[in-house]
Amino acid sequence: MPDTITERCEAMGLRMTDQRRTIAAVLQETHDHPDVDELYARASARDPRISIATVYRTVKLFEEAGILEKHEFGDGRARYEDAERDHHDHLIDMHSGEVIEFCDPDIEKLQEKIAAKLGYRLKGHRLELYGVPIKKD
Amino acid sequence: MPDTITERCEAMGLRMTDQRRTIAAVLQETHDHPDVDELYARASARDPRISIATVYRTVKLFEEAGILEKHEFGDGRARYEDAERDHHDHLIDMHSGEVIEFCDPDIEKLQEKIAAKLGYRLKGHRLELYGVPIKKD
DNA sequence: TTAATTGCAAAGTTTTTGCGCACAC
DNA sequence: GTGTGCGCAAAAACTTTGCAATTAA
Repeated sequence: MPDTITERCEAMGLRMTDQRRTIAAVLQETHDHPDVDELYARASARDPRISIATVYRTVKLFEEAGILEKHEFGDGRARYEDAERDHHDHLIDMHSGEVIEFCDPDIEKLQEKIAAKLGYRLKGHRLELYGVPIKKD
Repeated sequence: MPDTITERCEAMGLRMTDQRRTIAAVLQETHDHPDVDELYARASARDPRISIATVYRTVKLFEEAGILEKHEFGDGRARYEDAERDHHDHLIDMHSGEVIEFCDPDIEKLQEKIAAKLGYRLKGHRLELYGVPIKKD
């Protein structure tokens, strides 16, 4: 599997325009979960020719190609992240909206176990835990 | 804790209009995760005087009162369910959008464990597992 | 009585799309 | 060269809100 987003786009046979390269580069350097407005702002800073319509079209294209993951964390906007980042799950603070990443080997096993219990194999699982995290004393 | 949604509304001191009673009754009998359009359709069938603006205002009110849970399962529409149903989690089929409910005692324990590992106590947790479930042979 | 709630229509947000021009292949 | 992608602006989809009339308590 190629490493960068741009390389994966090329491997998928996507036509690479300047706009797509810029958006791919922005996503590559991103380690949070930007929404379209945020991606548009970051991409525009590098190349003012980019329109927000192209950002919408591009993230949809990349998501359908399996290059990006789309999330809806509860604020009404879609958020995106690189689908090939090291696997992790999300804890979403329902009060503040903050997203905390975590990875736990036990929960990885459980995801498979739960699917098996329900009679399924699970393709491409990911997990979101919603709650109000309160700092322990 | 009172049992029905209407009773919980009254216990919270919410002013109970005919519209709110109708929407509460619809939610009470609902065992899926309807969006606002669907709730509006079901409520309108009982009382055509209800407007969609009232449905939006009412689900928001009920959610803020802790009577309903709001979900965004990835299709861009908010969905609602009774917050006092027996605790369960959701497996969302990323391919079809279908929502499968499940409950697993091990994962209940893990939700607390993960929060503790991250240094938190968790208030009101719930969990969503996204993947493409494939029926086992 | 009176403050809260409603319906309606307008407006706000987020996302998609039609079209003529431009570009990647 | 040709089919795909782009910017722009309009539209669609979802949600919120201002206002005058109505209603619960």
